[in-house]
Amino acid sequence: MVYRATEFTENRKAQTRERLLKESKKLVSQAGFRGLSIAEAARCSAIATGTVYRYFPSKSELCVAVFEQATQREIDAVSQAGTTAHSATQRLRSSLECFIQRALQNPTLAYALIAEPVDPELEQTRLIYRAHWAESFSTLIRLGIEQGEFIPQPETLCATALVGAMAETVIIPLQQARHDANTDTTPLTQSHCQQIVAFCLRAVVKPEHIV
Amino acid sequence: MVYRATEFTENRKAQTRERLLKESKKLVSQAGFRGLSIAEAARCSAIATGTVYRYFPSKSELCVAVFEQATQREIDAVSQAGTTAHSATQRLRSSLECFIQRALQNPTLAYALIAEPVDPELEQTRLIYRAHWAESFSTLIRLGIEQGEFIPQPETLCATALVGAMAETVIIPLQQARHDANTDTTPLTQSHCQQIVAFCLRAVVKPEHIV
DNA sequence: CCATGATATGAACCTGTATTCATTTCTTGG
DNA sequence: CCAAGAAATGAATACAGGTTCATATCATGG
Repeated sequence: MVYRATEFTENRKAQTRERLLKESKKLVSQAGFRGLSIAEAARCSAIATGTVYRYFPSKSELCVAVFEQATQREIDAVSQAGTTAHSATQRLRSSLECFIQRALQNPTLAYALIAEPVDPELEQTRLIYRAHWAESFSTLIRLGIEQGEFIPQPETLCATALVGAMAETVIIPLQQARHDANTDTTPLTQSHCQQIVAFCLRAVVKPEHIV
Repeated sequence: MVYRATEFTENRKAQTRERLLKESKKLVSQAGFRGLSIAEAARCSAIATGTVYRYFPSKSELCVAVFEQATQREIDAVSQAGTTAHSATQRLRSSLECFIQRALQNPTLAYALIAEPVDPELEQTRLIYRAHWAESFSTLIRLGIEQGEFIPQPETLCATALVGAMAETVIIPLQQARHDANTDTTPLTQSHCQQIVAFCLRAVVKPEHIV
């Protein structure tokens, strides 16, 4: 045995993998998973198409990796947002707002993660991450219930419903935003956002705790 | 001119078209839009693959037709359910329950209509029908608000959120149900259903009007 | 029963990408 | 610098399923 990958080589490979993921995510952010082809991803990452297969066994798995990374990032951001405030209600409000704001900030990516048609393998992953989304809200809700601010109810189901309500209300503006990326839709969505949050809070928080 | 389609021929054609739609819907109910291929649809309808194209210009349009018919049927059923009761709250409750019950009754179809990845043309249609769904609930909500039973809020947005909440909470049990079609999931989903409805009502109905 | 044209047939064709793989280039340790 | 093996290349291939179209069958009304 005369060859064994040295640290330098391992680094280089790790970098290539990261670049590939980053460029793929960029492509998805621009045109959804539909806009992600192996050839294009390779070109953007300055490698040959065949090389992609040294890093991911198939296109599906590349898509899954992009999806997982991007979604986890969103979940983390939303969870993080629900950390600062003091009352459970405020924390939930912040999380919900964060979810919506971020979706409106990068509509194409949001749509790709939430609702864009994808191949079955990725859809499977999406389904799993739906549960992760719910989980991230569940924690907040359980806390609110324990502290007596929220109405007692099964947290997971409630969390799922919240995610659904937000995703659905956000998808239609999303479609519009994707069409006319030039139009400044912020003023419209700003009050939208407040309304959606209000809807969600009513379903979760005891009336006397809603400001 | 010696040939002009007579009533008999027109009937036969109409029948073939209907059969094609019916069999296609059956296929979708069994395995989603992924399970709908031109060849299979033709076989089930006892016609040749090429003949399909005398009735629908492309697979997309066949899918769209199946989708529209099936979805409209659901919307009608749900709307209908919100007709009998007297109070706005009861009417909304009936509609919501109907939505969920029907979804659980035919999980694969429900999943296909709500969330299954599909080609872009059909996704476009789905987007349009999301709005139809919202519309069908909007009417109920507007009424409830006018009568003072419901909390004032933009009906369309509220309706959209309701649809999203229900769809999302129903999709995960749906996946399970599709996996183990043998297991009797009714007892589990029965209380589920009540919880989801309760969640929705809290977001819409004034507290004093919820029984 | 025939001429005319509509309708049905289904095997062959097309298309767009994901994959593959023979070849080349690069790494490594001696 | 070299042998041995890893990694990269990208043109060629594979593939699946939608779509086409030359041909056959059927319907119509004289």
